[in-house]
Amino acid sequence: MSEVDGRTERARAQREERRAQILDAALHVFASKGYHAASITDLVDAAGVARGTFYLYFESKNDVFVALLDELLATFRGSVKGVDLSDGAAPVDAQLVATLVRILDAAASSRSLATILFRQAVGLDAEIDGRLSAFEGALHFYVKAALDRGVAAGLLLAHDSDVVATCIYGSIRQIIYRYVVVEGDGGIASERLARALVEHHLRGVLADRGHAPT
Amino acid sequence: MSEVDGRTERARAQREERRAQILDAALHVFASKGYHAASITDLVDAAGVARGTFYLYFESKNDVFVALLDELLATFRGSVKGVDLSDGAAPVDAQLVATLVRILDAAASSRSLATILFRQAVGLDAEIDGRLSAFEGALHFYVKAALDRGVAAGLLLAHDSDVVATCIYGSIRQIIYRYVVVEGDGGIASERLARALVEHHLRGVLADRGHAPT
Amino acid sequence: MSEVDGRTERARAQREERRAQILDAALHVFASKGYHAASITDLVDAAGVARGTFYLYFESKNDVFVALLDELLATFRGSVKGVDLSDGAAPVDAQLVATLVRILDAAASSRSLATILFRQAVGLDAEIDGRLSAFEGALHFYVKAALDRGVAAGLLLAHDSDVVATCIYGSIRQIIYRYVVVEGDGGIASERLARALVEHHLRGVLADRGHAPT
Amino acid sequence: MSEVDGRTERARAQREERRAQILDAALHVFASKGYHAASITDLVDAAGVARGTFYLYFESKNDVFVALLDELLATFRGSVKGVDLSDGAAPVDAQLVATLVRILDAAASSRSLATILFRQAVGLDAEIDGRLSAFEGALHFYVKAALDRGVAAGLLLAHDSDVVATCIYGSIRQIIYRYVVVEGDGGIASERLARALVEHHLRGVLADRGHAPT
DNA sequence: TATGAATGAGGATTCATTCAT
DNA sequence: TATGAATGAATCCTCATTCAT
Repeated sequence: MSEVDGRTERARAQREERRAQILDAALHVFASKGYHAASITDLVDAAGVARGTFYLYFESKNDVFVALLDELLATFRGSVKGVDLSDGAAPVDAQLVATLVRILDAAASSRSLATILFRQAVGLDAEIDGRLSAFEGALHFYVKAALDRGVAAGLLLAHDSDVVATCIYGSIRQIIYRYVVVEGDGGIASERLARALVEHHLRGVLADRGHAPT
Repeated sequence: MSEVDGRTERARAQREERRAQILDAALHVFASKGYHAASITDLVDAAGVARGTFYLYFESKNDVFVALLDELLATFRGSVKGVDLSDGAAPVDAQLVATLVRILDAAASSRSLATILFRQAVGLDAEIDGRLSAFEGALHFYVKAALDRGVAAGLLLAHDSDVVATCIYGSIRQIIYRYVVVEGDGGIASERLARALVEHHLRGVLADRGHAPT
Repeated sequence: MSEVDGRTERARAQREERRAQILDAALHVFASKGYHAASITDLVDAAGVARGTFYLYFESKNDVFVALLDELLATFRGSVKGVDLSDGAAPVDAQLVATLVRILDAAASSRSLATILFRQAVGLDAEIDGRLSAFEGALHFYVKAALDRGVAAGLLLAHDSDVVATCIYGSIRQIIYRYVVVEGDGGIASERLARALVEHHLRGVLADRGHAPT
Repeated sequence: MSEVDGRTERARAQREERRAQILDAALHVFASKGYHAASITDLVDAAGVARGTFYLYFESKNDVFVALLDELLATFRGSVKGVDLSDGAAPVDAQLVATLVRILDAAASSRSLATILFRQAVGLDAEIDGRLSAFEGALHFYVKAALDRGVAAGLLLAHDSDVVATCIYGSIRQIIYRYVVVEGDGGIASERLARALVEHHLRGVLADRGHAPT
């Protein structure tokens, strides 16, 4: 009995491994050639498996891509934490910086995935576009909610929190794109970037900020 | 001779017209179906010309796309004006708002082009990616230069103008994406958006801004 | 104007010709290799056209096959004439023999098509099966109707005209199969076969047929 | 030793059983989906064995099919008995009816097999076609031989016994196809069909069989 | 210049068969 | 013997591009 279980278990593990092997190869192929330019041949060559094997683990090229995408989105989702405004909590800006650091580090440690996300994922098909939109929407909502709570608590001012949230989300997106995807091959200074980003959105660039600038 | 010139001229004009006709059709096809999903058949059907005719005016599918892209980038470039810090000039924030309004209006009036730019253009091929990167670089540089001049003039504070410029560029990008591409089918409130954006990046969201809030 | 018509007309004719060329090649390929064993490559090689060209004229392998089938069924349909029982008409058996001769000759002159029909066409797909069933049904109905009219006119006796019609249809089918498809490469004695068939079904094989056997 | 024999015997029995299990599953799969549409996956799923196991018992998909075919042909062969013309024997037509009843009942009780035979078997490959031709030839020969003996005995008249035998064989074939394969899901009236068939081929349909034949 | 039929390389996917366990 | 993951040749079909008219 335990023998059977052992076998079954081993088989399952092997299956997982194969799947991961193909996913990993696909990750690199997609990141370097792009979704459309990557053929099934490229994928199976990179994975070192036969054409048919690919189809034992994924239904189609689109299917692998979605699997990769989900992986990345899950990583990002795990990085985001709500802001704690209670008395004993850490200062709000420190909390924001910490969340941003996690996001940037997640992106950096999945740089290929992030590259795919930013450079290939849009406009592929309805399903993928839908997932991306949903993800963007969730992030935007997170930013806006944090903003609104800050305003309600009297900590923040935002005449139009929807536009501001869009600006902040766009900033984060661009920071990731620029410092992780484009220039991030030597690691990134996530702490510094996160601080600068938070600082900027909190205080702006205007020099004449009353008597007590930072 | 002048007869010949006339003929030549008329032929040239006709040629331009045909080219424009194909470009216009391509614009709508690309905007609605996306680059990859749009076939040559779609393009020539929409343009009302024969397949062969298409190739008399453009070298390839990619070629039309690049032509459209150049058109859009030129439009954007035309919208951007340097900031004038001289004494008689308009207030800096008013100048920034004016530039942003021009950019947003340009995007809104070429919404199909903007859609293509934001949803399809990335990851197509090296040439297109290069042009887009160059354009993004130019915009980023414009923002950063304005920032640096403001800092030098004592008007602005920016500890890390590169990061801040990235944030600002990302904000603009996202504002266009959200309010023009995604939601812009009923026209946009460019003035309001531009003001809110400039305001945000100048002052940030922190409530406690000394004695002189907005 | 007539020039345009001429061109259009010529184009149409050329199109017809190409289509016929592909159909003809397909006929021979299907007859010799069978439907399933025949690949698109076989078809285009035999037709001497490029793969893509094939798809300009037919939607799929199945589509060509159906076109061939329709051709044959139309030929057979054209061979069948109803029996004329009016006074001045030719003797019934002569009419039946004439119809059979036409059917056999039609089969013989489209031997490849008939071969396909008898050897490949069944079990391919729902559409094809449906057409064949409809055709068989029509033939069966024709035989049965003729039989019933003969019975009504007092010329024939048939206890169970449905079974008898089935027997007659089966006989015709087998005669075609045997003498046209299997052995028909040197032409067939359609007159003799038709006579023997009609004679058999009219009188049977029993010797003891009253006082005046044939 | 006898222990070894026992083991060997048991193993052989088990083997037979496994083989039968696969054959039976294949029978139903082929009958419902057809030869080409039935995949190895369908076969092994229906049989409840692993893909590899299938190949321990049969060399190929074609091989199972041939095995099924042989089974059916053997059944039919067993149904056919020669006609006994000796004095004490039953009347010839009764003997013919009895043989036909056996054939029809055999077909009805192996309806799936018969369906395969009539709808899928032709045109698959040379081996199968050869077996079918041989079988058809044997049946034809049986009919013709009976006919010739009847003629020799003065009981029957047949100007061209080859054509007549073809007609009779075709009739039987079509009766089976129509009443067993197509409509036979509720059992068949084999006695009635057999009688009508024999009657028809003995006497034909001509009404005027008394004193004044045509 | 305009046409659109023709091209054929290249794509995704299937499935009968093998073989290591 | 039984398994089922792996194989890869072969299939159908698409579509950007060419070229004879």
